Amino acid sequence: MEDSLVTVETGFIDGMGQLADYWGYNKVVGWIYGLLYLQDGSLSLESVAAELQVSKGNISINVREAERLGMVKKVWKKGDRKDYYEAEPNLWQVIRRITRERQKKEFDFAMETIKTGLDGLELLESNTQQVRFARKRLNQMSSFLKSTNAIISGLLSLETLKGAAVQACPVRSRLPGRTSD
Amino acid sequence: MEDSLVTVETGFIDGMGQLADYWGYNKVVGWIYGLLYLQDGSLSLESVAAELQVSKGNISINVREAERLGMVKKVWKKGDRKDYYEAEPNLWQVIRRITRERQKKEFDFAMETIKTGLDGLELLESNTQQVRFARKRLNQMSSFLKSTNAIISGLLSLETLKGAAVQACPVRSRLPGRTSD
DNA sequence: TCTAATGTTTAGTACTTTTAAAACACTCTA
DNA sequence: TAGAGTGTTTTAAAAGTACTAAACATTAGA
Repeated sequence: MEDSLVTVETGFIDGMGQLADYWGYNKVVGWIYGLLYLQDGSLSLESVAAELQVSKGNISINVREAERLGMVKKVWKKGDRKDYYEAEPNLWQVIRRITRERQKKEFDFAMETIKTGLDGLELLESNTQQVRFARKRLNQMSSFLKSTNAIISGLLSLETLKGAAVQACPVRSRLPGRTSD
Repeated sequence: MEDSLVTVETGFIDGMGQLADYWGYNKVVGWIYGLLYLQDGSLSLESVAAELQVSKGNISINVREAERLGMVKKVWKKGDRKDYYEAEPNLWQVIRRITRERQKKEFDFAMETIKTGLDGLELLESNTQQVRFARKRLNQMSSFLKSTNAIISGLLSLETLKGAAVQACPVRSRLPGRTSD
């Protein structure tokens, strides 16, 4: 029976790994989160390494990444030299932080690329159909990015995630109150 | 001067490649989209390969992926055996399709993982604190996923992207009418 | 049916990423 | 200050991915 709980946990942890991988992070980041998410309390770096059967060097690197992403927190235990970690249980917090980071990076990068392009086009003395077309396209992409950025920033600025708030927007009276967690 | 337009285009195309890479797709998919997005008309597979200086085998594979993602469309020219491609100019359409695919895949996968876990826990005859805790956590994640899924589905079901609709939601009177494109 | 034009698939190479193991560094206690 | 217990960094190898060139397949016209 104890064995079966481990089986279930392993399946879940592996799933988290696949999701992390899908989001472009190391699968071990997902494993760590999955393991800690199911833990009622914290685990030391060594225990995490042992549980996941991964070298402690690997855990050292990936737990730091998980921390940076706001997925896990370091916990101090007085009189103990080990580092303990526990999962951030609020999933909206986790997703929000990760998405925000990506959002910012991508938006800034894309805008920079477009701005550089438009500036370059401005400097051309020629004004061929080609040049005018390129300018038009860059401007279209620029305003699209500004719109989506505003939308996503709006979503991410919500402190709490209320179930299906966006969908309910045109029918505000029907807003379902809250979501557990 | 013609030379400078090429420089600008190259910068933009490369930027699209980096974004594609960031989203977990092959950078060449981004290059292809970038090249075609700046093109007033269509290009043949061979021209694309020549412009991007990439083997046609590579373009063959990645243009198919770009097509699958709704980023480019094949254009038929009668009396011409070549395949021509052009970019989907509506960026909202592109993002929507890509996001939808990811959303669906990830959501279904995560829900499946959780359901399998909960079913496994159900079968355990033991009911330790550990088991109850795992059950609680899986349920929390499940309802979180359902909420976010509803929100994202709602967003993606919009036919047109109106600038900053979400942010403006609490102040509907200030909704900026439309976005170009 | 032969040839030329085009797109697709394959096989091997090159490149990139991930990993474990080991060396290293730090800190606390005796 | 020696030694044990921890976490971090480095390094070399393994695993995975992407790319080109070439072989292959398909089609259309001569």
